[in-house]
Amino acid sequence: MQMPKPRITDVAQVAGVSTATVSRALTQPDRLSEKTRQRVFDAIRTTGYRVNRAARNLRTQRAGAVLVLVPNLGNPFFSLILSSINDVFAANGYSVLVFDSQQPSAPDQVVSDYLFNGSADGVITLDGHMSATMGETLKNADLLRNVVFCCEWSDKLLLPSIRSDNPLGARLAVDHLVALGHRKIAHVTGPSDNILARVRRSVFEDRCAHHGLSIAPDWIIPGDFTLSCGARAAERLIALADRPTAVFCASDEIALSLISRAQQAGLRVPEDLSVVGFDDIEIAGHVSPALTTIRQDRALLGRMAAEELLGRLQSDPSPHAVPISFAPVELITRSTTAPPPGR
Amino acid sequence: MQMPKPRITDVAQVAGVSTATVSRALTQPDRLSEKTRQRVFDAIRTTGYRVNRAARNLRTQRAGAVLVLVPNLGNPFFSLILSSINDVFAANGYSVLVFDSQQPSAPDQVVSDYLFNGSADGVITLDGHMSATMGETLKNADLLRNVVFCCEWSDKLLLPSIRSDNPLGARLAVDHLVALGHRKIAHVTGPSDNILARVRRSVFEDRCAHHGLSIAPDWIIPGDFTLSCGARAAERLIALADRPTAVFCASDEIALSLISRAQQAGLRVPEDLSVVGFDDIEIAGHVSPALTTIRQDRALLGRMAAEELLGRLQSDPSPHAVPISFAPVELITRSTTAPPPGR
DNA sequence: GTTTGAAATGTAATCGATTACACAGTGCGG
DNA sequence: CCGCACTGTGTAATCGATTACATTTCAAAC
Repeated sequence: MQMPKPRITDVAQVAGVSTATVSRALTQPDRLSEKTRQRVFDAIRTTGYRVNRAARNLRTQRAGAVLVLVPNLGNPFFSLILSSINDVFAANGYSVLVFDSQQPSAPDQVVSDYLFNGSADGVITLDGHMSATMGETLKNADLLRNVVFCCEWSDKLLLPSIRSDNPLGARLAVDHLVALGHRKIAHVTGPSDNILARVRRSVFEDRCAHHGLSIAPDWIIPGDFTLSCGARAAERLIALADRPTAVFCASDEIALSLISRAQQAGLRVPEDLSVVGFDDIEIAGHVSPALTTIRQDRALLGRMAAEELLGRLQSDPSPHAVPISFAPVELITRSTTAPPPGR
Repeated sequence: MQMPKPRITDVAQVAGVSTATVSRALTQPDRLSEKTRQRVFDAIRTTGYRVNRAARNLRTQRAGAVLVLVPNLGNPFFSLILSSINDVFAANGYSVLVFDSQQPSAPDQVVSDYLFNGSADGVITLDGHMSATMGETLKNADLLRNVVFCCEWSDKLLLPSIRSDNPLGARLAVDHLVALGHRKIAHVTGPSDNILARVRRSVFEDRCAHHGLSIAPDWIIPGDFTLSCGARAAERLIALADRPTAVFCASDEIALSLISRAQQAGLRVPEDLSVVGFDDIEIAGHVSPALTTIRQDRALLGRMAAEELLGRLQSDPSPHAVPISFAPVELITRSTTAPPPGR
């Protein structure tokens, strides 16, 4: 009852041609005469033939797949990026492999595994943790040009990188609060080993200094981008004797849960406390009060990264340029920011 | 400067054994003597050898990868499931391919592509849309046993399915509202072609009937699980002459944006309007008021589905059982539900 | 010291495509 | 009518592993 899968020779037989011709019909149809091309396609249809991917990959030494390394797949910030990466590659005949880099195995390990054993032709990593030694290893195998960073990146390893203009984002946030009249601004950071968290924090500090604002040590609250750290930050903020009138949060999730906890403690947002987030995740506009935040164009980030990698996979010559592209960010003013109390 | 990738023959040469022995060292190490096994592993280390996946796949007729079909990758509800699926397969040496089934190509098409051309050994689909004819096609190739549904499922196609106990969830929601004293309950549905939406709606109706509540046609508001439809639903609700005192929403995202819009219109939640969601996405507990909802254990769903598929891929005999497993759901009572006004 | 069976290893066929190279057919200019 | 360039197609080598089958090694039993 169960037919064996048709192979290329079966198609060739049915069409009355050689396997080479069938193969050419599939990969370079214009090299065949109209007549045989039709015959082959008919035969493919009647046999129900599908190219065996493993055989093709072995012969052509390509995988037809790319790996996306995602730190925390459960985070909605990443999943939209993944989605647009998927769109680009699907449209170009590539499969997309995902790997959650929070897994025990280090990102380094995963990237080299997939690249070296030929499971993937290239890698987009949303995780900036990659060591310089891994870079060396990849370079020696001439695989370095098949890796691009998206969103995060590493200072230790120069690779093409698509990222939001984080400095601008942080500046917009601070300037917005200052323009409203705030002089005491707090900051909830991301994880200290995260490049985005470091950039946002350092620009926050610089920009405060630029405006002549001093920052009490208590006002910089270490966090990790998550909801739960936002709630904790709110508690610390509330307990402060000299309480800031505004907070710049390193992520929307921090901001949202911080607001929620602050409200539960009787603080009004934005009347008593202004809050600015970062990312503009979808829900930010659908809570009340709606979150003022810095928009990152996640779909664009994913698309740009995918197209950069695609270009590298398809262009044979090895252009040794290492482009860094900045996706625009934008201040989205909603309802969680207002002038400080008593103005 | 650039060494060619070492192949199995290179390892064999270095170790002074045949390729068969090297291969066995990799796949069935206990069939080798301690001494040669060590020699082979040493040689692997010194050469930096990695198994070529395409070659292995071609020879063994397996892909070592599974496909996860996700309707809307950007939706955080799915991405956490994806994450736990990824964990299970990563731990068992499988790669995970993802595909967003919102892509132009129909789910059917994608599944058959990946399975037939040997890109994937199995499929977990979070998308319940699959035709009976596709089922036939797969059955004919004996590939049907390598597909499992997770979360969603199809009535037209009997396949192993891991799902939350949706009827219980809807019942818990309605009963909770009724217990608080509500007699006029609205429902915002998911897309009408979605199996989950249909089940939740029909249980909602049944359960209201069971409690002797009548439902005005206006009180069933068609939605699509998204944030924006929640806002629209709020507007319709507010405009109603005979307004319900409670709403059961088919998803948390609907509930959250509905609440937000209702609050903007001056309605108090839960005093004027009680709201119950469905899913218990992470943010549900981190907004104010915190959302009362039906918890689905997404990590468990993903894990169960992954383990079911894994079992099927690893067990040769074809057990023709088609298990349907229900993951438990739970009412999480938070702060968006209260007795109706005037009680 | 054989015999014998199990354990360890080797030889070579095989998976299913792609593609270098060879060859046949066709049309054109001289 | 021949040679030449070009187009279209076929033959067979090849990608890099796995594994059926053959062969060697070895220890225990006689």
